[in-house]
Amino acid sequence: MSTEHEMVRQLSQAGYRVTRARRAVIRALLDDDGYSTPAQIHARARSHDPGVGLVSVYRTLDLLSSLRLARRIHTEDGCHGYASASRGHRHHLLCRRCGAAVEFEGCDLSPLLRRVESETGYAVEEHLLELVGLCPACR
Amino acid sequence: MSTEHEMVRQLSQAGYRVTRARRAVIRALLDDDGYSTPAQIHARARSHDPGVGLVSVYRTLDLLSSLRLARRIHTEDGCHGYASASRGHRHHLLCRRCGAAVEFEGCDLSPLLRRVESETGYAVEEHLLELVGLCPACR
DNA sequence: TTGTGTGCAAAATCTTTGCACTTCG
DNA sequence: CGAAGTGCAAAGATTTTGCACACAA
Repeated sequence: MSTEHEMVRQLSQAGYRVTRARRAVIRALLDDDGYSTPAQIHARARSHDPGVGLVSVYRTLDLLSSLRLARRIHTEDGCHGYASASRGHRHHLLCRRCGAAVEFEGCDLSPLLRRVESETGYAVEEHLLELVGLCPACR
Repeated sequence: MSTEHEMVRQLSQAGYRVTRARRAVIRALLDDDGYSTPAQIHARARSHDPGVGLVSVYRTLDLLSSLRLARRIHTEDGCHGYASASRGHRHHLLCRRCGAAVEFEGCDLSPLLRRVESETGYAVEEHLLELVGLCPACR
C-alpha cells in the first residue's frame, strides 16, 4: 500500500498535474483498506473536498490504474471496484464479507504458464489473479 | 467445452425448463469459441431463434453461470463477457487480440494459498484466475 | 500565461424490473 | 392445467462526452 505522498510523487513524475480532485480521490482510496466502487470513492472524496465531481473520480481512477497506483477489482456481482495498489507485480486478496483488501506478491505461476503454453500454443502475456476469502476479523 | 446436449441435460436435471430462448442462448454461446458480451450473444441467439429477447439472454446467462455452464469473463475494459464452461474447476485463457477463449485445468495454487493464508490470516476460499495472451493464430 | 484538468449537464450504455402473455412439463 | 419463463417497454444504474471555465506549473 502506498502513501499519499508517494502516489502524488508518482503522478507528478509521470507528467500529470496534482490537482485538488486527484488529491481527494487518492485520499479517498487510501481511507479505506478495501475496495470500493467509483460512487463510494466519490462520496469519500467529497468529504475531503466537497467540490469533486463524479466524472473526475472516473477519470482519476482510470489514470491511477494506468499508472498502477490503483487496481481494478473484479467481483462476481459486477466489476466496479477499485483498490489502491503498490507498484510492481502484486495481486489482491479480498474479504468476501467486509470487502477488506490486502495485497500479496510472489505468485509463482511459471510452471503453470509453461504447461498451459505448451498445451495450447498460446503465448501467455499476463494474468489476472484474485483470491477471495474471509479476513481475520470476519472469521 | 460442453456440447449443447450436455448443457440442456444439466439444465433440466437441475429442475429448469428447457425453453426456446435458453436453447438459443446455449447455441449462441457454443457458436463462438471465445467470450462475448450479452449483446453479442443476443445477436447470435436471434440467428437461431429470432424472437429471443435481450432480457432472456441476461437471465439465461445468469442461470448458466450459477450452474457453472457458463463463466463470466473479466477484461480490462469493462467486465461484460461470458464464455461457455465445463463443469469442474477450470479457468480460461484468452486471446487479447481475437478474443478466443480456451479452458485449462490443474492450476495448482495450494502452496501459494497456504503461504498467503499464513502471512495474512485470511481463510482463502476461492480464486479468480485468468490468463491473457495471444492464441496460435494471432501470434 | 497556457494548456491540462474540472464540473456540470446531457447523452449513451448497460442492466434490471413490472407485468401480461406463452409455453414447457 | 399451472407454474415457470418470456418479451416488451420502461425504469434504473452506470459510464462517457462536450464544453466553457478554473487553476497547476
